[in-house]
Amino acid sequence: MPVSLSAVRNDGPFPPFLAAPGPDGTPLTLNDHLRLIHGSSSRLHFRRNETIFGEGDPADHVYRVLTGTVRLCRYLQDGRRHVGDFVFAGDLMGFLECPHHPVTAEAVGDITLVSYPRSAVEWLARFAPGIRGRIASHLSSTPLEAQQHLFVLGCQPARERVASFLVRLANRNDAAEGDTLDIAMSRQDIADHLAMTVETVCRMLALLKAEGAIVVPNASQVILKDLAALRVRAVES
Amino acid sequence: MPVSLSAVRNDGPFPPFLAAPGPDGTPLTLNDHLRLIHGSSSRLHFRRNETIFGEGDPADHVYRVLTGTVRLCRYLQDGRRHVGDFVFAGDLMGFLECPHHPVTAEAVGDITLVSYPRSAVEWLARFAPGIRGRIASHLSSTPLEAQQHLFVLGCQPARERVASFLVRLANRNDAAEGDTLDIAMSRQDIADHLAMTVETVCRMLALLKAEGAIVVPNASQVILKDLAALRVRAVES
DNA sequence: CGGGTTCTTGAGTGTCCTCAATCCTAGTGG
DNA sequence: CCACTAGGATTGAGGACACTCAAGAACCCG
Repeated sequence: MPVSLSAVRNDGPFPPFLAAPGPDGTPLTLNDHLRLIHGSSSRLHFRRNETIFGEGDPADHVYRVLTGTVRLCRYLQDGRRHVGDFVFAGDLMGFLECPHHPVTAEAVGDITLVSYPRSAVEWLARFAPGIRGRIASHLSSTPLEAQQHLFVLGCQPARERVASFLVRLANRNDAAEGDTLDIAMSRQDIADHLAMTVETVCRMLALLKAEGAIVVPNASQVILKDLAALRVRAVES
Repeated sequence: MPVSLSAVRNDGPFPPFLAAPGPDGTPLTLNDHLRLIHGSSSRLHFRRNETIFGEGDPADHVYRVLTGTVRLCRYLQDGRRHVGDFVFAGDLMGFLECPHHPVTAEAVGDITLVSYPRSAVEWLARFAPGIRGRIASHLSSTPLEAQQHLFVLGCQPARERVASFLVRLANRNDAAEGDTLDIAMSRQDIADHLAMTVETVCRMLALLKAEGAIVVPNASQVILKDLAALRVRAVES
């Protein structure tokens, strides 16, 4: 579903007001920037487990997740799956560096997103370089983060992996002790992300529960009972 | 050891001949480009296990490895080490995206390298954008590669990890069946890279030997007896 | 309310790690 | 030139952790 670019001409000079903060002195937000190419964007909906783009597809769009969660994964010859990362509401998702998508993007639940043609985003990025960094090719947004996950997977035992995952979710949501985390993804998604089995994910959640670090009222929620205890287990980020 | 920039003025216009192939029609090589900022570079030597730069140091230089091999690693609170990647002779190494080095760089054996001030490289990159991609912040040179290693560490058993490592070395050296690979790094380096123990690395090498895939004349050489067998074990790259 | 999917828990097994001993190699000093 | 030594490499035995297989529980959807 390619979008006509005629609505906005993307080869002209950049609006000068963008270089400076807004008229009221507040700095321009990501939204302010993206609004500029709103004319060439389109809103999309996907149902649970639907594919947004497949590995190898031309990477000609960049997406902004409005609601829901997306998983970025790769399928292997033997049918196994590896979930490289999750993209949450508010995040940008795309691979400007690559001609083709290096991963498959799938909807964890029902989701809404906005797609921007690559050309429009690159036009924007030429004048607002910060944009590039905000685009969550999450697999390697910074070398440090990539290292981090590599280490979690390689060197951490099961309980620590799950703790790291929960802490990351908590940080992402600015959750404090006692808050309830909504876990959008399935146990299988988590397992494939942390390179373990579903059973082990369950067991480690049960363990953290037994240790008093969390409460698990239902499969899609976790209450952070003792965030400090979790952070001790988790790898610092 | 900051290098004076006065030898080369890096704020002038870019030499026009760089935009086009050389006078004889051959495209300009990486060396041709780097020669332009040769004046601000300096040659360095390090002995085995010496530190080139430490994690957290300001990333104000980019390096080109002339001879030897470098390992990029992180040290953890509990004293463990994770080797994110190796950088080989001919590769560039640096972190233009980061203000501080996210990893420690150490000499695997005695090495020679050339350091370029960050400012000089960024001046160069402005006109020869390909340079950026050639700079081996190997941890994430492409999202796909980072994913690859993540998967090897997360989902592959010990023998497959070692096979993947050997295949990568073989590819890097354009080695064919029957060729001898020189393994510059120690078993411990390999173990910390593949997230296993030294003992398991040895055992897996012995296993691949027993399977007829390789011959191990000594600790620092491997003869590729059956490259196809190795590739079957390894993750496709 | 029933069927299906997902989650959870249990039992047994295999892989890899830990600990320990030995071998090999390179470097050193006599 | 050779014995000695120290560090790394290799091999073996035993144990811990996570996986596989399997069954039951909880949840969601029609």
